[in-house]
Formats: sequence, C-alpha cells, structure tokens
Amino acid sequence: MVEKVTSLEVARKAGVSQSAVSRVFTPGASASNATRKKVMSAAEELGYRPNSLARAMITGQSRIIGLVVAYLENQFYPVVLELLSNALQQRGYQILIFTAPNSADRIDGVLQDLMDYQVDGIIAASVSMSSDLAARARDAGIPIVLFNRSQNVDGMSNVTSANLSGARHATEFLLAGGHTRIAHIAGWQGSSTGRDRQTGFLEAMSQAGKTPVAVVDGLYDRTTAMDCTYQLISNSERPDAIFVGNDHMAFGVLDGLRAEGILAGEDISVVGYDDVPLASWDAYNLTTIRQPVNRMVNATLETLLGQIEDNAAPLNIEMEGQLIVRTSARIPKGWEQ
Amino acid sequence: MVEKVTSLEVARKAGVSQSAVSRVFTPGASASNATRKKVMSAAEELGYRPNSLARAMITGQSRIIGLVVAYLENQFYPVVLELLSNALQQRGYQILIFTAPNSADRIDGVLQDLMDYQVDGIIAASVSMSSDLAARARDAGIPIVLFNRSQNVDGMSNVTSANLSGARHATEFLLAGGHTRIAHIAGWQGSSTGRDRQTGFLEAMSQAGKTPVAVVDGLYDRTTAMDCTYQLISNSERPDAIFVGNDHMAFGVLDGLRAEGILAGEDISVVGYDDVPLASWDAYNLTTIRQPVNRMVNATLETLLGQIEDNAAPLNIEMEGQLIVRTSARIPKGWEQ
DNA sequence: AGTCTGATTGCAAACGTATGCAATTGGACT
DNA sequence: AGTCCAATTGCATACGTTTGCAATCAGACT
Repeated sequence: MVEKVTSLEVARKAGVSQSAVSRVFTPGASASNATRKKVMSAAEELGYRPNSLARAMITGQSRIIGLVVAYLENQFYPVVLELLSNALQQRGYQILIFTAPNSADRIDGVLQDLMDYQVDGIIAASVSMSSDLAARARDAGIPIVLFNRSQNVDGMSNVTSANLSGARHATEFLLAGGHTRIAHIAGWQGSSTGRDRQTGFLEAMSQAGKTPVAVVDGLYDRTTAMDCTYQLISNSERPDAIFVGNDHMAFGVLDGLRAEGILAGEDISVVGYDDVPLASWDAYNLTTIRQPVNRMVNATLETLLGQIEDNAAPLNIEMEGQLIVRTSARIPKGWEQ
Repeated sequence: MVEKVTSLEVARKAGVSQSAVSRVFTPGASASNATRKKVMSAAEELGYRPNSLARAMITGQSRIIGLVVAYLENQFYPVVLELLSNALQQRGYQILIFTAPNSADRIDGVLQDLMDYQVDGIIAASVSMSSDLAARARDAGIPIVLFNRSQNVDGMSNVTSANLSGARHATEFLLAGGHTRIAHIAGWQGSSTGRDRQTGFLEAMSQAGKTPVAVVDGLYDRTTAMDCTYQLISNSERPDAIFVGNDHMAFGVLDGLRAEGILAGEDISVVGYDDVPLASWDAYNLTTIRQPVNRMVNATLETLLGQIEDNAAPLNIEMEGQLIVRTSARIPKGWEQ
C-alpha cells in the first residue's frame, strides 16, 4: 500500500511551491503554462489527486448533497434517485444517501448525521421532519428541499405535483365513466400527498353530489391495499370504481382483483397515481395520474443549487400532473387519448 | 445564518481546553465526568456537533463507503441498495452513491471521483472496472468489493451467487418438465453473470443431449427481451420453454407472450433469475432462481469491513441460489414446493 | 535602457479536529 | 503526612488543502 501522495510531494518533484500545485488544480486560478505542464506531469507520474475533504475544509463547500429517501420498494423512488444522481453528478456534486425509516424522530437523527458531514444541501424525498431540526438546518445555512412532500416550515423549499387537482381530475374521470359506487384507498394520511389526494377526491365527489362508498387509509403499503381490496369487494355495497392513492398500492389492488376473478377495466375501474414505469407494462396497464418526475427533479435542483450557489430564496413549487388513460378503468366518451 | 460553532468555542464556554472537548466527543478517550458534563452542556447550548470532515482528515478514516450502482430500473438493485444502506448506517458508515452508466471507462471516472473523497471502501454493484483502476485503488489501500459481478483482478473481492449451478438447475427444471424446444434469452454477455448463466444453461442442455432452439443476448434490457420474444414465437420452430437471464427481462417476456395471447405456464414455460419482489406478485408469478440477497449483502459487508477495520484479505464468495417454483412454468412431478 | 503593468509565484496563515507527550490531579494505601 | 499510580488535562503539532498578500517576473511601450 503506497502512502497517499500530497500536493507537497508533487510540488517538490515539479520544483515549484505547494501553492502552485494547488493553483494548477483549482479551476480559475492563475498559473503559467510552464508550471502547469511541470505540475501536471509530476502529478501524473505520482498518481496525485487532490483530497476533496481537505479542499472542503478550507473552502467550506463539500460539494456533497445529502439525500434522504424512503419507500424504495415503490418504483417511483428509484427513478427519482437515478435522475437526481445523474443530474447532480453532472454538476459536480456527490450524493450522500440515507434510506430512511418514516418515523419523524429517526429522520431527525439521520439528518443530523448528514449535517455532521457538512453537506451543502439536503433533499428529503417523501419524508417529514421536525420543524425544530428544519430550523437548525436553516440556521446552519444548509438549504433543504422536500421532494414530493410539503410542509410549511419557513425557510424550507417544497417541490410537489399538484396532488389536489390531480386527484380531482382522476375522480372526475371516474365520475364521467358513470360509476356510482366509488371508493378511495388513500395514501398514508400522515403524509401531505396522502392527505391532499384524499381531499381532492372528496372535493370532486361532493361537487358531483356523490358520496364515496368507502374511504380507507392504505398507508402506501401494497399488502394493506390488497387487504383493503378484499374487504371492499366483499362489502354489501361492492364499489364499481376505486381511486388508489398511488400506483404501488394500485398494483396490489389489481392483483387482488385478478385473484378474485374480477376484471379491472370491465367489472371495476381502477385509477392510480404516479405513473411509474410498471404502470405501462402489459400486466397492469394502469390508468393513472402522471407525476412530472423530470420537471420535479429539475425544479428541485434549481431551487437547491440556487440557494447554495447564489443564495436565492427558498421556493415552493407545485407542478401539474397529467391523466394517462390506459385500460384499468372504463374510458368515458371524449376522454380517449 | 449562525456561523459554525467549533470545538474551540465550546471549550471556551465550558472553561476547558479544546482537546478536552475533542475527547468528550471521541468514544474511548479519557475524560472525567466533571468535564464531560461541562462540555456536554456547553455543546448543547451552542448546538455544537463535531465536523466529520475535519475528523476524517485527521484520522484518515472518512467512514464513507462508495457505492456504485447501475440498472436501478431492475428491482433487484433498489432492494440491494436498501439493505446495504441500512446495514452500513447501523455500523456508523455513510454511503456516497453513484448511479453509473455501464461502460467501463465512465465507471473509472466515477470511481476516481469516489477515491478523491477518501472513501474507506468501495462497493461496485453490477459493474465492471478496468483492472488498471482496480490496481490503483488497491495501491491506495482502498478495498473494493464487486457485488453480483466477478472479475479476476488480484486484491479485489467478489460476492456473487452461484450463477452457473443456478442456471443449470433452472434448465434441469425445464428439461424435467418434458420441454423439447428450449430457448435462452441471455443476460448481457459483457457481464460475468450473463456469461455464467448462459454457460450453465448450455452445460445442462448438452448434458441432457439437447440442443437449444435459440440463444440470444437480451442485454438485461426489458425491451430487447420483448423483441426477442416476438422473434422467437414467430420462428418456424417456436420454443416451448424459455430460460431468461434475469427476472427483469422475464417480465418483459411474459408481457410479450400475454400480448400474443400465449399463456405462460400452459402453452409455454418461462423461468427467470433473481427472484425480485415483483416475481411473486400475482400478475407474474414467475418461477425463478432466488439470489440470496440478504446473505450476499452480509457477505459483502463482512469482507469489506473486514478489510477496512482488521485489514483482512480480500475474499471471493459465491453462494448457492434456490429454485422458487411458481406458475410461469410447467411443474414436473416431484418438483412441487 | 528604463518604466510600467499585469500575470505569476512563494510565503504563511488558516480550516476544525485528533493525539503524543509531559504535566498535573486525585485518591488509595502505608 | 507521605508515596505511588492511574486517570485526566493542556500544549502543541499535524492532516492536506486554499488563498490573501507581497514579491518577482516578463514583456510592451516610450
């Protein structure tokens, strides 16, 4: 094991000062072509690479972004992770990742760990945090953006899709299909997305003068959603349509229905939320509300890096989703795509 | 924005030396209860937390593990990521993550970035690297373990499942089912897993005196696998069984068959590899070889942390998989589970 | 040749912590 | 009270960089 090679050794070998070496490796610093050449070849020879941690210490910029993500079994998040990662890599940032349990107190511990590593910013995907800790991060000057959750803590950014109007739209689609016994398997009511989508559903229903046949909390959990499904279809008043709080649960619903020999799109209509890749696969063909992941990710980076690099103000961003019509739900006239 | 609070300020406030503060926060260092108490309360009051980067500089241990992962759309990897992340968090390590393109040269760049951050070790999941860079990491004293890939570079650890025997087993299952026209949609032949599984398939076939009706490279890509499927079933000699290089592709195969009205498990048998969660969902019910993810992850940590903490020798670990019989393939007598 | 200007360079001081060493402390024991 | 030993503490240095400052250099111009 060769010992670590430092800028000082490169300097000696190249016959220049240590500062010169540093300047050669610092973009935008002034160095003549002659020294640049000498330093480069010495560095090459020794296999020198600048120590990012030391650099971070001195500049106060680690170029590390903390990412907290939960629910990796929901395909939505691997997709988000990949997009975020690629985009950040490209901009010269690294990602320190935490997979998180969803209880708020454990999250706080995790975020504390992140802050200990002097991250330049934090992205929390599908996660809530104590406003206490949020305040601390703000005081420490670490920008935080909540992805796919919103929480009204001042100084914190949120990026979400328009869950309320999306859910309304999905519900209107079902109503237009002439369904009369509509149920909702909601997303976890501890989350803003779960609540907003449920609210949107209820608003659209009451506006149409209908009463939901059932509203239950599926906790964003596949198994729970399946259980709910079995429950619903064995009810005296079996629903003829179900709006499900996200795709991940909707797949469970569809599997449950299939197991019972009930044909989605014919006997019953199912609509989800997210439009994960799996939703378009033939096995499911799920009608759903698409969350504009690409744009959400871009907006997230925009506001985060804006705060880091140009200390812009935190932003609350909400972007419209889009109904993607497939075959898991009856298609009303005029709604074809 | 409050300025960063350092150990020195805490020391002043507590009326002790900076070293004392450091010792209080360094597990295993000696400090009296009196100072411990004074320091703690001062730290609490100021909101002090030790700077991990500075600590890393001085100790030479960043407690950061670099993780390179590709193919996140394949559900296998989110699962692996989650397991690794939880286990490492628990042991007090952080994960610097890279989602990687699969070409070897881009990987090298990524790994170089990782090394710049002084990671204590690297886990590369489903990725190959130049032996040149591997040597450099070894020389720099950074242990690397390849997860689900093997590559014979000396000083590098590999953790894989027994792909060859797993594939043999899957093939024997199909043979026992009385299938006569068996095809293989292989995993990417640029990867060791892809090659090993194909080899296992071919061995089992030739041992049974059979010739495969077709062997094509599906590149671990869903769409490619679907295209291969359409190709295969329109052949003059339509296969009555397909062994697919991994589950992710197998889902594409099953979707393709369904679209053509061909019933998997009846008209044709399909066997996959991995046993991702989705394989057990009703929509697919895929018979497959289970990779022992938990044990593979544990083994990975074992050898990696062994090298880091007790500088143990690198290991090559291979663990047996297990056939999981579901309904996507005809079940021979005696193979029921 | 002499002067001026901007680019390049080296020196030295940071950044926030851990730790070897020597000095001090606090008991326990005779 | 005196002795001894282990535990605790502070001092000072080191980790590998970046960067302000002042000094030097190279060249353009008169």
